[in-house]
Formats: sequence, structure tokens, C-alpha cells
Amino acid sequence: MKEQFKLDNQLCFRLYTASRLLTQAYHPLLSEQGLTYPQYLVLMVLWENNALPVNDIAKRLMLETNTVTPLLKRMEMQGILTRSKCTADARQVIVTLTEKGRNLQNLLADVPMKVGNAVICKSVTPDTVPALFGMLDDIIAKLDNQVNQHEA
Amino acid sequence: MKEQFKLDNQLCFRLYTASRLLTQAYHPLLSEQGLTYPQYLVLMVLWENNALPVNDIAKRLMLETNTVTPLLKRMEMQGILTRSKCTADARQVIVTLTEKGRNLQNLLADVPMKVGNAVICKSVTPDTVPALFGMLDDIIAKLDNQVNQHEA
DNA sequence: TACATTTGTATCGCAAACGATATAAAACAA
DNA sequence: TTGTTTTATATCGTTTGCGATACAAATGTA
Repeated sequence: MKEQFKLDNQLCFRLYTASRLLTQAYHPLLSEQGLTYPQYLVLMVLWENNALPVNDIAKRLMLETNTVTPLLKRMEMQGILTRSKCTADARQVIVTLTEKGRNLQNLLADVPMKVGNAVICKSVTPDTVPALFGMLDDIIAKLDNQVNQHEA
Repeated sequence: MKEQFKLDNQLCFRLYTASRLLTQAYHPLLSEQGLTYPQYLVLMVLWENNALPVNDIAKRLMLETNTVTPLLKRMEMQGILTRSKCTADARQVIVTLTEKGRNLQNLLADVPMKVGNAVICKSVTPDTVPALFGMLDDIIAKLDNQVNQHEA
């Protein structure tokens, strides 16, 4: 059995598992407001930028529009945001938060702290988080470059 | 805008994105053999342990059986493994690799190195990977405990 | 202007994930 | 032994992700 095939030596499996479990930690907090984790991500983007075209939201989340479009439609049906054709460029769909969407920030005010506390452990503390962020950001940048280079 | 709601301050979004992008890096290599990344994870478990009940596979991957069962059925249809009732305990379904499933290890021999090279970057090197593994393992253990305690 | 190309978004199909629930077999208890 | 609980899997429904593709609007070009 080659060492490289052992599950315990896989970075991807760790990222995949940590991502799933941390997303699950959000679940009870978000479902109180009828939200999923990807919907919460869209909200964070729109809280920073009240109105954006679909493409900008997708780029910010590093997702494809074919993932984001149905997600936005579901959020529109919940009255969290509106989708409207841009007059300047009729191809674009501008996504705008509603009052309800903006107000969700207040209703979710304690989510970041609760989830933050849930991950604090021996090796992950306010002191070490910047290093962890740095490594993850580097991995993301490296992989993103490779995908983009492959396309070009 | 509260600092805690900014996308750039989110651990979960980084894990989620890094996981997705790294899984995408596997895609061209795995699709050559008609495999998906979760199927590759199942293979790694079974290469370590030629035959296992469904539950053991699910526990090793920290997934629910309702995720693993359909995954295994698809792999069975591809002739990678077999699913058979256990005679000692008729509730269990024992999953066993076929010759084809075992042989996939040879066909995928260069995958770990290729993907490994794809993530090497400034802050992620053979020297720093152990620290990264440690932090991710701690996060996973902490979150797993909280879920299990919540159940008990 | 006419035509080709690019861009922005959406549709389609399939494979995960996972909460909720069902079902049968085993283990346990009265 | 009978009834209850637990265990191992599976089914169902919904939401993601994403590759492949479609399509209309905008842009570039001959």
C-alpha cells in the first residue's frame, strides 16, 4: 500500500471533511432563518455590496453562475433579494437585497461568534488563525491560477 | 458592517473554497477512469481494507450512510466493488473490491504526486504541511466531538 | 452594415450531501 | 417468549456543485 494513497495523508480529504463539518455547525443557526450555508455566503457578499450583477457574486464566491443562478432564484422566492435586468447592459441581472435581506444581518448577529467558538482548539487560536488563513489563501490562489491558466 | 461578517474573515469560506478547488484539481485525473472524488475516497478506504461493511466506510469518511449507499451502488454498477449481505449479521452489507477496483490503484498511481505538486506554494511545503494537517485534524476532532455530544 | 466572437446568464443532467424517515434484523428486557 | 429498543441500511426530498450546452445581448471586425 503506497503511503500516498493512505487517507490519513490526504490534504484534500481533510479540507473536505473540515469544510463539511464546519458547514454543519452553521446549520442549526442558519436554519432558524430558513437559510443554507451557500445562501449565507451570498448574504455576506451582498451585505458588503448591496447590489451586484450575478457574475460579481459568482466571482467573489469562486462559484460558477450555473450554481449561483438557482441559488439566487430560491432566495428571491424567499423575499431576501430581487433580480432585475440591467438597463445599461441587458445581459446582466442585478441582484439587490430587500429590507428583509438586509435585516437578516441583525437576526444572525451571534452566528460568527458561536461558530468561531466551536472551532477554537489546541492548535487553532486567535494567534494561529492568521497562519492558517495564509496557507489556505495560498492554496486557493495557486489552484485558481492553474484553472485560469488552463483556460487561457 | 461588522468585521465578523466579512467574507475575508471567514474560516469556513476558505475551507469550503479550498476543498472545492482541490477537488476540481482531481477531476481530470479521476474522470479518465470514470471516477468522482468521493468515489476515489471510497477506493482509498477499500485499498486499505479490502472488504468492509457500509457503516465502517461511512465512519472512516465521516459521512452518513444515506450519502454512502447510493455512492456504493453506482460503484457497484461500474464493476468496481460488490455489495453482499453478511451471513453472520443479516443487517450488514459487506462491500468488497473487485479485481477491477483493486487494479484502479495502479491506473491512478500518479494522481497523488500530480495533485500534491498542484498545491505546493509559498506557505505550503513539505515542511509546513504537518502543521496544516495538525490544525485541520484538531478542527475536525473538535467539531466531531460537538456533534457526538449533541447526540448523546 | 453584416457577420463572427465574446460576454452574461440560464437550462439540463448527474452526483453528491444530508435531514427526516422507513424497515428489517439483532439485542435486550420483562 | 414477547415486547421494546437499538443497530445497519436504505428511501425520499431538497439544495448544492459543476460539466456541457444554449441563447441573447454586446462587442469587435471586415
